[in-house]
Amino acid sequence: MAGIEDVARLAGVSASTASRALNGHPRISAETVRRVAEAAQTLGYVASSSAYTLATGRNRNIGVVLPYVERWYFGTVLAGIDSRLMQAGYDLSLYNFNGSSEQRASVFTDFLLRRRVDALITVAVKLEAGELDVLHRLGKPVLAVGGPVPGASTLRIDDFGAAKLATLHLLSLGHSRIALIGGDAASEMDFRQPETRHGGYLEAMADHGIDVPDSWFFPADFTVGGGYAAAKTALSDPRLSFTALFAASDEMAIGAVLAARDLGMRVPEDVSIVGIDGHDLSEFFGLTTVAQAPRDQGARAADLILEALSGGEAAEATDTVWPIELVVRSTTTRNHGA
Amino acid sequence: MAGIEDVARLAGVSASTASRALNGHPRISAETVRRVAEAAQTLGYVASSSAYTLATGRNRNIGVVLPYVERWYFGTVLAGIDSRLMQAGYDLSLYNFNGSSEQRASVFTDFLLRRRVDALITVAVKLEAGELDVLHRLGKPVLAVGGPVPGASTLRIDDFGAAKLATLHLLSLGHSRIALIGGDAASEMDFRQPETRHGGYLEAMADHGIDVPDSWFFPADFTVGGGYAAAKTALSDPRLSFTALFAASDEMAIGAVLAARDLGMRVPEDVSIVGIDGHDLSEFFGLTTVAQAPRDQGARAADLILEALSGGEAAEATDTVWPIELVVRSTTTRNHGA
DNA sequence: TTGAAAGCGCTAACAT
DNA sequence: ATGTTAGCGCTTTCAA
Repeated sequence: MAGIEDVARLAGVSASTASRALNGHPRISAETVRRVAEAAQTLGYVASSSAYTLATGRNRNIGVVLPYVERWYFGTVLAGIDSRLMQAGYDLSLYNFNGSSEQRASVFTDFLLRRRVDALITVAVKLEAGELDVLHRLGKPVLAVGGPVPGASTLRIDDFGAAKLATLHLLSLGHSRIALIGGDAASEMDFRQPETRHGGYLEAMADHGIDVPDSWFFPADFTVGGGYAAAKTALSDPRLSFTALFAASDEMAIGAVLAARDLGMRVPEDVSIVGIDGHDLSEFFGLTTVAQAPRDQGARAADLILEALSGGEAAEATDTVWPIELVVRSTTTRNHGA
Repeated sequence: MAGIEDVARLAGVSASTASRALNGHPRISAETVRRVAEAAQTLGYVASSSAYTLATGRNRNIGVVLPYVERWYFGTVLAGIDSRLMQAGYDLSLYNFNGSSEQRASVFTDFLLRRRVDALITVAVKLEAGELDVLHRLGKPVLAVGGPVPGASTLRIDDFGAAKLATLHLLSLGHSRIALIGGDAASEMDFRQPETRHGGYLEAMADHGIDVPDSWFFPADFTVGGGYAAAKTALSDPRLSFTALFAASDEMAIGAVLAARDLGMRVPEDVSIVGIDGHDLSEFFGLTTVAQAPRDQGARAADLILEALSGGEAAEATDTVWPIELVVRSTTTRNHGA
């Protein structure tokens, strides 16, 4: 593989001049720039990233930390991040917990310390104190998508408001017996969303003077399967006779729709269902949801982190709130049983 | 951040001894290894990856090239790859085309040439001649998941056989008017699967003496939405009266199920539907499918590439065929109209 | 505007 | 079994 010495020789200059020409330094003659660029072109020269990094301290590489790549939300945010990063010539290192706490630990005790990345984007992870310490010691910009993370910049939707909005939608349709399908213990550990959305639901109910017993909460793991099981439990209990279900994610809401159908219930005539996310599939299920735009959020996240990298090092931590939108489709309707 | 000199000083040895101790070289006294490990531990020392790479030529980093991270199949394969790689202490660089040909081009003309990765795993991408050249010149092990890729090791299912198996299942149930929902022009460019699966379908039909007119093929883009649209077209045409649909992926098959329902048709009484993949959601739709196990395939792919890295450099290109399984559920039944 | 030389932080070859 | 020295391939002072 051609090195910078080869390029320099072919262009008839020294290695340092070649380096300057390639990196767009100011005081290089136009003619030299042209010849060096041409030489690099013909030799197919691309600088070795490790040598570049060792010399400059810069990696041109961003780390993305998330718990489950294979899930729609995370994959979509990641796609958005990645597309912007590539455009900017940045590589992307993926740190996926795979739902494993050992892997999660190794990311912070080992992988991140290798200094392979210039900055970090975390997606919907609830960082522990020790993990935060690691990030601070690293001294690299951190952007938390689906935050907030204390001391780091964040890009997030108002999860509390989103849950409240979804619940208010059901309340405004005359429902009052509204079950919550929310995060279980395991997802509480991983993400920030479960408890915040839970809170939004409770506040909306309280605002309408509804006292919510613990028995109205059905924990699930944020998957279609989890939502299906939770909804089946919720809807089969004869003592509770819910007319509506609020699921803290679209995947759980879709599971709930399928569960209702399998129980012989009609949606929305017998039970109204609303979710949060704006999942690709929500349109096909006619799911009423509070939509966010994960792909666009990802792209924005990449822009923000690149700005932090180019701007002054000691930039303030920013908190960007991404807009959400209630999309009413056909899984919710007025409560006629009331 | 602590460097190896700091560790060496604290342990009372030279930098090279510290390096050897940390990297598990043979002739180091047990006592020295212990002291160095302890020093590294207390200082929180982790070797800088760029310095390590520059000195050794090794990255401990694997590149993964794929077209759409946010889609279930790719995300799941990626999760499988990633989990094994992390266990082995390897980083993962993601090169996602994002369905963009410019991004695809830049991966091969720029990103891969930075020598950030020791080896490459491609997932279901159909490589062009020029792209293959780049990989060969790189001289790094390449493993194609969902191959085959000429000259590279592969890990794949028998796509032709899978499609044939799915089609034969429908034929054995007495269906003969079987439409194909397969890849469109765009997906033909990106992946290998579309045309191979198309071929399997045709051969099964031919084996049963059925002449398949072009009008029985409905192109789609491998998404639920694409499958939905294609199925709607296929099932609404009064002149064709299909009793069964074979979709070349589960996501398209799920779209087909939803389309059939929206047309007021019962599945499987009015139309049988079968897919390929073993998608997480296929169980909820009762979808009959030919299952592969993307996550396990990903894990295996990581193992294979790590073996290639540790073994002799000039290892033979291997071709591993992953087993598939017909999973019969409730979207297919005997053809009663015949 | 350009070249020579030093140095980024590590590992490996060469001594001992 | 361990220390000394050179060098991986770049960028960046320092000089000119």
